[in-house]
Amino acid sequence: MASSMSPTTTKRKGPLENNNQNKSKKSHWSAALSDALDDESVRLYRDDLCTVIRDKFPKAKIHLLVMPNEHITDLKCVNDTHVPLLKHMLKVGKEVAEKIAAKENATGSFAQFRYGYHAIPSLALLHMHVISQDFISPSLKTKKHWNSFTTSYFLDASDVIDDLQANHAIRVDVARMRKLLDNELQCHECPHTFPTIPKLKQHLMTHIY
DNA sequence: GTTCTAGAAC
DNA sequence: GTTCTAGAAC
Repeated sequence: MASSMSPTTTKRKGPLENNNQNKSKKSHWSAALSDALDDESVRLYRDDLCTVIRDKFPKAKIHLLVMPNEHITDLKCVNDTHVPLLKHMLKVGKEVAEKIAAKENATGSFAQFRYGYHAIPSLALLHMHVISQDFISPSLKTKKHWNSFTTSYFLDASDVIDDLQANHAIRVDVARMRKLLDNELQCHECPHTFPTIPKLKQHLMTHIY
């Protein structure tokens, strides 16, 4: 039919269309964990208090994140009323990690874990790292990555809980922690130090048994 | 947090 | 010449 021609819906690209009016607006990168919390497809475990996912950019063979379901931005927001929650997150982290390690037949450092928090996190939702101690992963790329997991920038979950019970809050020396990220690259299992990340990563292979 | 890449380091 | 790191990202 000739009358149906030339629909008036032809789209013209213009500045107004670039205004982000659609509802599928992407979150800022720092909200990635809040998004993950609501994404059932990435859940390894969830209960009334917390959720466990795999880190999207794992820095070791097994690298999990345990997050509270309640929105707590970071350790600065945590007080002694949160002690039971943090204890629960640690218990859950251990259980899930050991279950995965058994399932994957992990041995040696691949089955040894540390549980803790970064002193200065980048993502805006409290998250406890569960990380196997092999540190063999393509996503481990920078000095900051390395030092954030192998220096005292990594706050052991049990120390955080003790600190909370003793002092009712977590205090972080930000300047001191930032400096730790610039430390020389030292192996976490022996005294050797390395000039570059590739040399360190090559060395990490020698600790596999 | 990651990606990208300029230029430092070798 | 290549490898590697460090800082911007509007």
